Amino acid sequence: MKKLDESLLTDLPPFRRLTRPEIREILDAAAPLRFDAGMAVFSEGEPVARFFLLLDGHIRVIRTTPGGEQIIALHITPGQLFGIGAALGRTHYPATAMTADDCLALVWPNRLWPVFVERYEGFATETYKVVGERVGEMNNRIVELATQQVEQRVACAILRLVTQTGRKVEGGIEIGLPITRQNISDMTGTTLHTVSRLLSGWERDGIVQSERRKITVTAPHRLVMLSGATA
Amino acid sequence: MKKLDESLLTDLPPFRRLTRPEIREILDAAAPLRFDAGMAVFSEGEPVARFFLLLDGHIRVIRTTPGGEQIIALHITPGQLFGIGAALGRTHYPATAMTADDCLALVWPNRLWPVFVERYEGFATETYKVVGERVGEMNNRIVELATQQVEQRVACAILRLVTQTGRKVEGGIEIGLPITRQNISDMTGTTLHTVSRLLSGWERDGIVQSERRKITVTAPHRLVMLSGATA
DNA sequence: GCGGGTCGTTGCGCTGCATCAACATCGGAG
DNA sequence: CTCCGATGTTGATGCAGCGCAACGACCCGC
Repeated sequence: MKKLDESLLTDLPPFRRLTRPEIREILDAAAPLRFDAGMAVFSEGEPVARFFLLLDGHIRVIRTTPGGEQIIALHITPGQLFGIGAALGRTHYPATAMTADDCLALVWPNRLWPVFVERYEGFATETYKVVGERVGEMNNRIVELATQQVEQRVACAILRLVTQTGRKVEGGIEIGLPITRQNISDMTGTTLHTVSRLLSGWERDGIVQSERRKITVTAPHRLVMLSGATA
Repeated sequence: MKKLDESLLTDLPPFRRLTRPEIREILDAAAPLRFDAGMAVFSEGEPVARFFLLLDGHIRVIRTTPGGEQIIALHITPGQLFGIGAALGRTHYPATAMTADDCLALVWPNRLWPVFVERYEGFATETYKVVGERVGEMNNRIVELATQQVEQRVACAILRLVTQTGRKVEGGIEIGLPITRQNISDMTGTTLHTVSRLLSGWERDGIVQSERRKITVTAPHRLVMLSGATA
């Protein structure tokens, strides 16, 4: 097996302050793993045994209700750690991680977490900073869900996807992962019907353009207006 | 000024593993503060300068939307740390902390956070465990808001208050802090009208009993049913 | 090429809950 | 004691968006 290149990690927040040999150590302890699209990397309720770094692809973090409905809590983009229940003293994963497309990730066994934290200066700090950002994002979602109309929530969700995964294409910004109306409704707590209607409307108005499993935002500023940013 | 007693901290998770002299050090570095009911301990957007431990009373963590609506993100009960943005690399408070009743808290300047983390074994771990629990709770709120009906959400909110602050009284369990219908609607993203109607109904059914700013749950099991626990 | 599964669209009726409105009650300030 | 603001109740009305239903388009494996 060919060795993983150190440049993979050097620019990522949790490893940014580390020296070359330290990164080498970390990489040597890692196992690379491939996942096909639509697979569960780990599932809600499983004991926390490993933690991951996403190198390529996109992960949806999903929670399922007793009633069988599911909501998408978070999207993980390349370069982010995930499954880090260990950092917060969790013994079981609180959610399911599902691949949105083909994914490549590095995996470490859980027992290395405290080792990394102790041995590598800045690893913990940087990691908790990421946790802090996710907490902030979750907080925003709560406020959104509690106060905003469906149209605004959907607009927010799409804007979030755009900022997190968007790539410039001619005529707009395209969301960088395959996404269905159902997915969007799972992010916003609504139904695929309503999302479909909204997108149809926005397409008529020239704000977005969409194909099957793909959405391109052509007029981001107007979407921001719709999202209820009172500014 | 009389010295604070060490027994204040010995049983609290972040300090549980510390020795008596260590706790003495921590207490000597703390300033005790009193807050009247209805005051802001700190406000959204302020730079993070201090962190707190609530000794007595209750704190509401509130976020305000651009549109002026507010939602209650969290309640802090005695024995909990709060305002710990420092732990997550935050430079500004993401929410406002408002006293629900008269409160007593210990305060430390922010620069002591890294000192505590480094010097006291287990402090960081235990603290992050608490963070993990709050994250879990926030996640549940998101799922709730996204999937449940208003009646279920209100039932969940009241049950949460009961488990967190409830005290046994004759005829049921009373919520241990003053709370208005408006407060509950701020927790659940609904209106005080709807909450009022629901509580009136529940009172007719003998599930709760309420006075001004006070709620007593007389039939918790039936409230659990209503909350949509499919079990 | 055919068939079945996934994904998307659109129309229609119904209802949960917000909104508007009016009023009762309580407690504190002066 | 009186007044006023905060709190709580209840009715009437309207509508956003969910549930249901039917259908079209696309993609895959056989």
